[in-house]
Amino acid sequence: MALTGNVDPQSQVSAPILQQRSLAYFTDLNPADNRKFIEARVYRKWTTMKVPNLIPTCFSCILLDKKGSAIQANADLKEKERFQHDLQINCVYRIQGFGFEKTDSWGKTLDNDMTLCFGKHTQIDPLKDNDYPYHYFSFAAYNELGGRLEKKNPILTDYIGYIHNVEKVKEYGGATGNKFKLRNIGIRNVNNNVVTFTLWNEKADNFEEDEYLKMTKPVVLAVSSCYLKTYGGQLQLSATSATSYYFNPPIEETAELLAAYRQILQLISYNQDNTAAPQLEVQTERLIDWEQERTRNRVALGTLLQIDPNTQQRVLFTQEVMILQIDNTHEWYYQKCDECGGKLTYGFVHGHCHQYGTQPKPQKSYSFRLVMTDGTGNATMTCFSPQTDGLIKDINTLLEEVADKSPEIIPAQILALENTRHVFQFRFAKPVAKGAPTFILQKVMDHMPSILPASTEGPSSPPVASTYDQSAIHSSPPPATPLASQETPTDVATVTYLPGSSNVRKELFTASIEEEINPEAKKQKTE
DNA sequence: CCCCCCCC
Repeated sequence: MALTGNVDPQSQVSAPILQQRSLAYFTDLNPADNRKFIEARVYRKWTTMKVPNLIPTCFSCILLDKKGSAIQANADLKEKERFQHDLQINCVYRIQGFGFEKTDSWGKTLDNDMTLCFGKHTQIDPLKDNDYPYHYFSFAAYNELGGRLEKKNPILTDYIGYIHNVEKVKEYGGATGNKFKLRNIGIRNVNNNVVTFTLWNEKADNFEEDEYLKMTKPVVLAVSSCYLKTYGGQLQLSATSATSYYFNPPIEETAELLAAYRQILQLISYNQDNTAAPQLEVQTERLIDWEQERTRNRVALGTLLQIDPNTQQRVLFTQEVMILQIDNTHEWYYQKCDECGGKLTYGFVHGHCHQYGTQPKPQKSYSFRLVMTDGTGNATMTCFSPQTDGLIKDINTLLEEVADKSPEIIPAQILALENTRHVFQFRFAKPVAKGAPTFILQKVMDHMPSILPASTEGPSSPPVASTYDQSAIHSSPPPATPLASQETPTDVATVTYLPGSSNVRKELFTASIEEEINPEAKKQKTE
């Protein structure tokens, strides 16, 4: 193994020997030549563990030289503490007194048949020079994964894409077998192919979920040295001991992904303008999967607030938010016309909504407004019944509990929503002349529904389309006679518009358009 | 030296 036998750094001649060695780039290293030293950045380091018993076997690191080549170095566990201390991530060192071994074909991190061996004669000296690359990847494209899968011992896989969704840690197994934790993270490419990246045990726990939530979306994730396999018929990038991952790494691919995303935002603006929409050859995928649906169109509030709401009237967005405040200047409920959904000012009749002689059945609806944040911006959202389901009890139940039923007095039950976290699906409200855009709650997505949207197939409950609430067009069929009052914009009539008839449209936002326009489509897919 | 990467 070690070809450093002739060198004794303890001896008095260590200085002359140091001078005899010469600097080499990784490409110049020769396993039979002991007279080279290297200067390198420590890029990654890890302790290889056996699976599933997690017995540590070896300390390893990946080094980058000035020319951007990468090489792995291994050390016996006996030396682990020393190298953990002497080799700090991202720091640059002169390293000499190493040996060579043939790279193990199992779990190769690099396309490199040579691995360095570090041991007790390895000398490490920090350098000030910082002119070294920060990253080294060899990304596989989505359509290359299948080919890699077939190989017996391929190089571990690097992959990059947008974070599509981040699942919570799940625990499996028990004392009678193996017990472990895992966290799945969906990684989406520009063609909307999603691959699962799985972190295990400590790596699952240590995923910086809070940091991720605070970041402007979309977030690019680069993952390295994953074991590629299939699970449940789906491709899976399974983290290994050697796996590292990076949010928005400063590399070309990140810039490409983010640029592609900006283009998508522009694209949907074109579509909504009724102008000829640039067509991207991307197939429309419906997101039946709850986890995917609740992360669909997960655009940062800070981004949404900069977009012209007029271009996004039929798009459903989702976001994980915290409710900062309930707007106490806004009435928290109103009397809703059971035909048009508009506000019934006290004592007024909607003679235009009901056949003369029939008994109207006005209902009450929530209408409270809240301020929510995702860390990138604060947005105001109005919440109507029944889209408030899952957030707060039924309006009638709550009204029975409150002493003062004035709609100006916000009950404690609503105020209690402040400082709670939720996943909301929402849309832009019809823009008003001035002020920041506001939103309308579409769906509370904190928890997977036990029954699929009952409201979708709800009874004959007519639609609600008040000034603010166009959302109801999603949850109930359009009215037989969509009459427009000053409270009731004409959007109900216009929702029959479907931009383009091509089935190759940009998935990212069109699935929501489809659903809203055609509730039947959604109904079918849930059956 | 060999094995071997956790979930249906």
